[in-house]
Amino acid sequence: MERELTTRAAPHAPAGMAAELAAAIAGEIGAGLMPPGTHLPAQLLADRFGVSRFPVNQALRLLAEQGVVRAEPRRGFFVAEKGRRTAEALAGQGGRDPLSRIYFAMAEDRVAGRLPDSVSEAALRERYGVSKGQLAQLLDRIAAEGWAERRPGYGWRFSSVLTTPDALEQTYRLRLAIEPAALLEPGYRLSPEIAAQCRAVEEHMLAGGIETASADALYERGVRYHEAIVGASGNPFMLDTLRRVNRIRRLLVYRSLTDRQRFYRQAREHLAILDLLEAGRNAEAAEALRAHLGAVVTSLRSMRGLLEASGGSPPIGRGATPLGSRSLQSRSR
Amino acid sequence: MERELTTRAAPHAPAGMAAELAAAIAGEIGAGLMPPGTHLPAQLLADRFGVSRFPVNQALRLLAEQGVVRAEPRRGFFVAEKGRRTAEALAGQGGRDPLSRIYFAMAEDRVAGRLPDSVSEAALRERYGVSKGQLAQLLDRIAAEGWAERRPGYGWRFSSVLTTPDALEQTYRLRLAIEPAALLEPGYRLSPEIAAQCRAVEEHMLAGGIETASADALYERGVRYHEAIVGASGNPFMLDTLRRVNRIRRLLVYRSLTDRQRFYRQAREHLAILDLLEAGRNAEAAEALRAHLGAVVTSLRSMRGLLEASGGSPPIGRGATPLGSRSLQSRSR
DNA sequence: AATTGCATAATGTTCGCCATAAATGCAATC
DNA sequence: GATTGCATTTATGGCGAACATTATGCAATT
Repeated sequence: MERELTTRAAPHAPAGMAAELAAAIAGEIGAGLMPPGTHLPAQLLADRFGVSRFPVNQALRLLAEQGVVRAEPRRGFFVAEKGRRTAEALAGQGGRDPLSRIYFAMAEDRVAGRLPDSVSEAALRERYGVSKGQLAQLLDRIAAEGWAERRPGYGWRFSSVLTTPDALEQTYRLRLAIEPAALLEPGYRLSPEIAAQCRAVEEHMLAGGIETASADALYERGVRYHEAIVGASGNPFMLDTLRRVNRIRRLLVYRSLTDRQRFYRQAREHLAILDLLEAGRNAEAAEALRAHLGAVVTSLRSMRGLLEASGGSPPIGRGATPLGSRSLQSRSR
Repeated sequence: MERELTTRAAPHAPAGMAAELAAAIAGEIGAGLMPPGTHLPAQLLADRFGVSRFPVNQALRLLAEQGVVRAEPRRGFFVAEKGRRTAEALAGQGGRDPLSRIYFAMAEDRVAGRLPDSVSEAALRERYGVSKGQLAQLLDRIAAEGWAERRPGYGWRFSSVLTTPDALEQTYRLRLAIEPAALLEPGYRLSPEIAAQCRAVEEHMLAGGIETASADALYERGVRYHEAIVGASGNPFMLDTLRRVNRIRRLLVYRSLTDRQRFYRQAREHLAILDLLEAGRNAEAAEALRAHLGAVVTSLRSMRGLLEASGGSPPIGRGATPLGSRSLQSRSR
């Protein structure tokens, strides 16, 4: 009973916000906006990110330590000569915060069947070595994503979503319903800037990026692309739905083997859809998007046989809205 | 500083869980399952609802006070002679818990423009007289529904979702994308029991229910119907999406005038779709559902002019996925 | 005139205790 | 033999104090 998996909230050197700001600022420097020598007034950055000057200064001090910016007493911060290169180097190592790490650990444990369907909070706290408050955060997040829910009395119940073999395919069928529809929303408008950004990313991938990027980065880019073109619909509910399903999909994709060849076709299709959207031919774009997503479903289905072999809990009743005799909504909190 | 709006968690006579159980049990008695005289073993009910006998006993004592069941010392509880009638009478007065009450108050305040776009937690606590923990619950719920989000530093920002004039129409367009697709899911299976329940409800409405039911009850029934037929798809992501959008829609519908005539056609269409589903003619059912929902969009659009008049904040940028330069995700909690 | 650097004030967050609710075991009773 | 009624044990929620973080005003400096 005394295991020591405890990832006990490592005492992160800088406060959370400052680190995020530092990463964001480094990102802009790395991207080439703000050439070396540029003065970085605290208020300007604060306004840009919607925070006060205080955390901005923390972030800048942090970046100064790393050599991305240069601090001049009483004059402020300036982009360092080698700032861009240093910033680019830093970009890769975006260490996840400790709580997210635990979150992913839980997801993996669940997918692998190492977590029972029903557990008490106390048991989870012991297993992952987190405080009450942290566990509450984790479980709230998980509940919001729909793979666990509070049981009527004490304890939590994990849904079978993550352990069902065709969950991944189901996420694609949801996207198949929403994404093409989003392109047909009245008032659809893809801003030229966003289109250009998407295009640049895809072209970068075709030009070798696919070979060098991490699997995680590849996934991330796909998500960004789809969320961008759906977001341009102006329908926040569709965008929200897509975001939500993507968060869960991330927990499922690891199962699917990453065949890098696949990404070349994907990138080309992404570009083709962008072309159509920029030409205002949304109906055709929607059709192309449907085909694009449909291809994945087909390929998933063909390799279903392979995955079926790996163990997991049986697909027990996923209780679909019992209408009457509603199963006691969990209490307030 | 000393206002007394404080809805300070009224000392609810029975604990939360017991009250919910009582309502659930009363519901079953009121529905006619369990005729008068039936013995109600605590363990049986406990198993049914997934809780222990303790709260079940509390609930039964509660129902005994109200005359729905009869307590016989050392023998247990039995459905009272007039149990069914008494239970039915009770069914209507499902008093919301105090926190939900505040939640709806916030939603109304927001829709009416009485809440600024950006507020601190302290301000909200004073306005609604809730404790820190309660406010956290409320805001988490609201954030999960997407109409507010934590700002980078301190404070919260309300999104424009609730104040945008076409939000309601957008929810319908999302449903239009999802619901027909759900009926076409492979493995779709509407269980006969649920179908029968839905049918009974709709027929009850046509047979006069529409005139007597409260507006709230009418809304609730519509939601139940749609969630039931989508739930039968077996795709939990689609069901989840529908549930989510329905929760928000509830906050928006009050704007739309409730023309009771409308419900007759609605009920008939619901029944027609059920017929098709039970006959396994899902493609036709999907088409009918599409028309059913499409009619609402059309009628909403026609009365848009009326609603435009009512004030509200201007539809400022709803920032659709800024792709690069991501706006600093709010911190952990 | 704008901006830095620091001090002060305002705002949230974490932690541990205690109150409360739920689960469980057991003897008495039907 | 199953079920009730109650006592005991276990689990969770709420609250406030101490702590950390962010916002903001102001004088000094460029």
